[in-house]
Amino acid sequence: MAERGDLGWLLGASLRAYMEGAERAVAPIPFGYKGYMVLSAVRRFCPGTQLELGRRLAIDKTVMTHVIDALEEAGLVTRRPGPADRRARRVALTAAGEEALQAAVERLAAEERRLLGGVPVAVRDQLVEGLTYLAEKGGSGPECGEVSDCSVS
Amino acid sequence: MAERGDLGWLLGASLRAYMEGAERAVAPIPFGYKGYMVLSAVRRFCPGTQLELGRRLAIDKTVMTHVIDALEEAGLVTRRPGPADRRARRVALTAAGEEALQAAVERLAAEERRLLGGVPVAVRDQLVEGLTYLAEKGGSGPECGEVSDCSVS
DNA sequence: TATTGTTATACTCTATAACTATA
DNA sequence: TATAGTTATAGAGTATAACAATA
Repeated sequence: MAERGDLGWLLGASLRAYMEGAERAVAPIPFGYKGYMVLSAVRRFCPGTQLELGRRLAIDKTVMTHVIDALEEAGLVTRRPGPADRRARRVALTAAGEEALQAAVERLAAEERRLLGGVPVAVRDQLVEGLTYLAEKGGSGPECGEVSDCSVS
Repeated sequence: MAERGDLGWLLGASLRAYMEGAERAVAPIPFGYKGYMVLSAVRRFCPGTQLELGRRLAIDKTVMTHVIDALEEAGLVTRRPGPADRRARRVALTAAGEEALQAAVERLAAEERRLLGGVPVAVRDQLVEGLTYLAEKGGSGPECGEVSDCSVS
C-alpha cells in the first residue's frame, strides 16, 4: 500500500479489487467468500473433519465452527459424527450446497474474466505462476497431503 | 483461498506470506506496515494533509489520526497547521523519521529479494505488471493527482 | 454552511481460554 | 492424558457519529 508499486501495496490493492467482485459473486452463501472457501474445500477434500478443513484454509477451528453452523443452518452442508472417531465430525455438501457452490463458481469465474479481461494471457499465466510461488513460500499448510478417494453418499 | 489456484486464494496467501516478512522488516515503526506506509507516503507526497494521505493509502481519517499520533509521539513526524488553511495540518518527516524510513525500506527490499529469490526475472516482471493492472481496476484512489513540489524544511 | 481533524463509540473479525465429549 | 469441537470472552482493527475549530 505504501508507495504504489511496492509489492505489499500491489498485493493489498489487488486483493481488495478482487474481493470487491468476489463477495458480490458469492453473495448468497453465508459468511461470503469465507463460506464459499469452506464449501469448496468440503467438495474437494470430501469427508474432511473441521480441523482438517481449517488447516487447509488457514481458518481457526473456532471460526470454522461458526461458518459451518451457518452453512448447516442454510441447508448447504451436513455435519455428522465420524464412523471411526465420533469426535471428528464429517462435513458433507447437500444437494442444495452443491448447487449453491456451482452457481458461485460460475459467477466467480465470470468475475475473474471481467477483472482479468485486459490482461494478456501470457502475463496472466506468469501472474498466477508468481503468486503460486509466493503463496507456497508462506506457511499456509505445507503439511497438507493430497486428497484420497471421494464418494459422497 | 478456496481451491488453491483460485485467484482469490493465491492473492490472500501471497499477501500473508509477504506480510509475515514485511511486518518483521518494519518492526520498529509504530503501527507496523501501516505506519511504514504512512511514513513512505509522507516522504513521497511531502506536505500532504492527513485527509489526502488517507485517500492515497485507502486509510480512514480516524485511523490516520491514531497512526500519526503514534508516529509523532515516536518523533518520526511533525504535525503543524497549514499556512493557508489552519484546519489542514501538514505532516512532515523529522530527521529520525527519514532514518527510520530509510532503514525500513532497506530491510523491506532485502525481504522482497529473499521472498522473490527463486522467481525468474521475467516472471517477476509480469507478476508486477499483472498486479498493477488488478490494483488499478480497484477503486483505491483513482482521483489522486501527481506530486507537486517537495522541499521539506 | 461545509470541511479538517479529533474523540468516543460500536461493530467486525479473529484469537484465547475454558469446557464437553470422546478417545 | 490427549484430541475434536463448542462456547464464551477478549482482543485487534476498522468504521460510524458527534463534536471542535476553521473556512
